[in-house]
Amino acid sequence: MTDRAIPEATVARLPVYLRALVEMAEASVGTTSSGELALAAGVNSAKVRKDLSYLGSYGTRGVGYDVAYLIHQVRRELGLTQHWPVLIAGAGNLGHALANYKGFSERGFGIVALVDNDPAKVGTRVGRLRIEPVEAMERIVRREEVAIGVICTPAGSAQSVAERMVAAGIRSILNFAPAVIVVPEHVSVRKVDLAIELQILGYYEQRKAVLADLAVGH
Amino acid sequence: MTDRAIPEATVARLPVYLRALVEMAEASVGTTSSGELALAAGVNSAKVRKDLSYLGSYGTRGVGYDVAYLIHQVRRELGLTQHWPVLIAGAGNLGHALANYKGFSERGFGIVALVDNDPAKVGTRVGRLRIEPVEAMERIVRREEVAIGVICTPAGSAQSVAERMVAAGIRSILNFAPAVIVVPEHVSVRKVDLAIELQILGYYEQRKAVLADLAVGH
DNA sequence: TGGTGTGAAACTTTTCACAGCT
DNA sequence: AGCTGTGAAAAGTTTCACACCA
Repeated sequence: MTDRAIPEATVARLPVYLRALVEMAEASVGTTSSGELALAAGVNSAKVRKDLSYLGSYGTRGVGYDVAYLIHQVRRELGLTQHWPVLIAGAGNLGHALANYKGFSERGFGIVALVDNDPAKVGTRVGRLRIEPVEAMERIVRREEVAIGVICTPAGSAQSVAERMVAAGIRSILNFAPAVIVVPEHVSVRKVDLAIELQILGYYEQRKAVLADLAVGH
Repeated sequence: MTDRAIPEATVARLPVYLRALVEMAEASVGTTSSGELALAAGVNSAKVRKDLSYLGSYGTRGVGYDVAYLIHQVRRELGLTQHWPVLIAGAGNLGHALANYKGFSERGFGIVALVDNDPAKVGTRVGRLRIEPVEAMERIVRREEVAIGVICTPAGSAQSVAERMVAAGIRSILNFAPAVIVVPEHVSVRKVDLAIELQILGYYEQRKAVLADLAVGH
């Protein structure tokens, strides 16, 4: 396994496996199997084995995987051995919630700054952070070596904030604004659109109702 | 196009097209093309045409799509002609932020209740809502005809809350807790894990660094 | 002329099934 | 005896390319 290309679908599942493995380690489980891990991650065992095989042959036939060793390997592959300073743009409800979210810093993603373009908000405190003006972004990114930017602004400001982030040197963006943002090729973007998630659920919910109607013979 | 099976990947993109179309309509754009829509949705035009073709043949060759008519068709397909009452479990930072989020109600997903198991929180107000005890869930779901449940609790409570939701009659769940939840087959679950999104970005960020090193000849 | 609708090709992801090792 | 690792098959998704038609 000397090739360094892990399928996207696998990359998206590795953090799920990692979380399950860490829980096992905390419960003093020393060894696990693809079946057990699959159960904890909500997938099937063939997928677990295939996914882990992209990292290398870290299991033992007839036995399974050493939990601690596998944690180490998944961490290394995901780049979690280093820490990733994060900047959040937009100090509305969501920005606040994310700035206070424990799950980020626990996993090495420390929020180092929160910026907003509303002068009334600048200077106020959110946890340990003081809200800074958007203009300070470039300076902060350089000083704190920010790698990842999170956009929590309204849709209308998302593109300009993204451009500012890119200009400041950020190469990875997590976009919560309900808007498509366009960035240069070397910048990675992932988007989370809360309303869209509900709409997708709505579609399947409606389908269930329609199918139930058909079954009844409507 | 009498077959009623739209690929999952397409379903996930329809809300994105819808948002772009609504913006066009608001800007008084009467007609659009797959290329224009693709640009606004951040995909390519072949994908737009293929996706829309699953809904039916609603375009006109040489001309494009009528924006208002297409909005209607996408809305109908997604089941957005009806409204979907939503219940949120967990009134922490995220639960608060979601309860106040305008984007939901704007799209027909009204938050009708917010429940929490912390007696200190029960009774306090969040916007127009009063936080209710978890025990009230069954009654609320029946009374308000809740279709969708959103889990914003800590990981440890996610499974029990999910079970409570299912017992109360909810068949669609959006899970923000960093935990895998197990539900009966007839229940749809989508999960949004904020820390996982950052970990995925971290992976690609790290890759860029490694590749850059290689290019320099390290 | 210009843009849709769609088969067919290319690619990605999932699942199967079993050889091979402990 | 049991569980990994992995080719090969199957399923799903994206892209291509062009016939067709307003």
